[in-house]
Amino acid sequence: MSKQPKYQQVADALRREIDNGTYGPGARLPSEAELATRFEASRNTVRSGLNLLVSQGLITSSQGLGYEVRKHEVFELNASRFENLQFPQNGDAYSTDVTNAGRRPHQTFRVELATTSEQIAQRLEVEAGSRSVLRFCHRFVDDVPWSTQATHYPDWLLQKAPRLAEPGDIAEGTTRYLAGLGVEQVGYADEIATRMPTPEEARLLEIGPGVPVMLWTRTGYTADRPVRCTVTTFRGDLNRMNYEIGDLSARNENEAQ
Amino acid sequence: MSKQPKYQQVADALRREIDNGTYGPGARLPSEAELATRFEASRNTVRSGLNLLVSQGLITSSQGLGYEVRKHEVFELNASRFENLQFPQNGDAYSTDVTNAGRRPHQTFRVELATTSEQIAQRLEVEAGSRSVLRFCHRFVDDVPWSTQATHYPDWLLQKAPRLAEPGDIAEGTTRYLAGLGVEQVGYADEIATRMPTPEEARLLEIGPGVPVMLWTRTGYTADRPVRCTVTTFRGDLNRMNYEIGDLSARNENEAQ
DNA sequence: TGGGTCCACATGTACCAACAAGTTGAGCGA
DNA sequence: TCGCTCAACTTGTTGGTACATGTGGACCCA
Repeated sequence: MSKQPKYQQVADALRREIDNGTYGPGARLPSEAELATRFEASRNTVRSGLNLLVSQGLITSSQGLGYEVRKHEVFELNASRFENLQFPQNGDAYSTDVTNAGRRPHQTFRVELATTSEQIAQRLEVEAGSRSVLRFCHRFVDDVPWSTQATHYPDWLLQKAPRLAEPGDIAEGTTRYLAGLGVEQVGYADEIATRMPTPEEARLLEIGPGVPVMLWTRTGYTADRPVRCTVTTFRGDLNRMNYEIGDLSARNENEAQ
Repeated sequence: MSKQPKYQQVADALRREIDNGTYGPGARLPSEAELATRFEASRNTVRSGLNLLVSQGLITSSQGLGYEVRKHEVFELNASRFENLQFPQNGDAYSTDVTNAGRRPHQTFRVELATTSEQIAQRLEVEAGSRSVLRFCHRFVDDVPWSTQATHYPDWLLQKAPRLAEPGDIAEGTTRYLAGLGVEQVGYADEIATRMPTPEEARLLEIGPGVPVMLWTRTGYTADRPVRCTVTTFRGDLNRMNYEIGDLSARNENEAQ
């Protein structure tokens, strides 16, 4: 005999029923009161069980409406396409991808001077606390917050490329702008991490409980040294990152069919 | 006036104090009773606030002990090193990395025949429900569960490579074994996703509440077609995935110093 | 018919009470 | 001194109550 706590039994039973399709994606669960009757438990106990499933990202709750099984819709991000290395200007690949998927992109943008944090400084190989330019982008798909992107450029680059610090978009893209000034990026170092969002991130991305964020840090290098560091924060439940390594002609031929 | 709920105020206040260092990593928080006095709230209300921070991965709780600020220790995974493409045999890169970090690796292993799930079948380009070989690996670092790895091989490969279906390790590594039989992998397609763990995953990886998992799916291709699909599940709080794209000689020279 | 009110029902917040169960250290006894 | 018991303190579980707040449909009235 296991003698699990009652709220665990409630959570397990509901998870099973969601897994086996009794409650499909988008379906509404019985109300707390009904579940309390069914499981012969108090409303508080049922709430504990439901809260568990909410914090595991399986269901959502809305006041006045009830509990719903979460729908999962995944957006694919291709991080290693050759085109991205060639023309990875801000927002362009994003706009194209989103439009191709039949969705409507939209973004806000701002530029500011910042003091470089420890994490960024290490990647840019500059001193922590030194000045850097931060170009910040908040992206939406069909008016749903999708990602935030913060790109840092080191101070020394500003003498060569003053437009980086000017507010407003750089029409031809920052990478092409830099390349035109002789600062050509030849390689990237990508890092991918995941964790639960901070309240600030949860607000910007409108993430409910139980949804992690995916952090994508891309440091761009010239032949000599790092020239920029981009930290992109995605909703973890809506995105998948893709990399291709080596020769994948077999795969890409099949996909082209 | 905002009029936030009281349990939110508790969570926010504690988060601020954790962020500003009042409670550093590993520090013990005041007990529920003390916090209840401080915030002039009931124990239940304080518990709601603490529970929020737990499910956000900021703190942990243990019965009889109290609440602790979570420590974060990150392990780096290099997914795109050239050596990995050449000799990516099961466990070898892992053992080497872990030993180099001064930690003690340890793993359990099992082989079984499985029916191919929809997700795997699509990647292996075989029919869903068909037979495949599953080689499963459960890895530990210093006896702490670290990752689970499930590699699927398609049925048609077994005629060429019967040892895949035999229980027990393949000493020279599966990739080298396959290469010796003329099945040489020339490229990988990697996918990275994140979500909250299922109860099963939480059990295997001993993950507490508030910690997401990172899912790394690697499909290996010969020049003709996919020959294997590996799904690795990591604790999201302890791992970071790294990729290098293009020419990073500048970076690697610096790191070699 | 159009529009607004209001009620029924959903979850959200907050409190109280009691007991279960894990941890630690003080203190006692051999 | 060693080892055991036990008390005190911790969080975990479960029940209860009351009221706040958001949602949607029934209903009534102009």
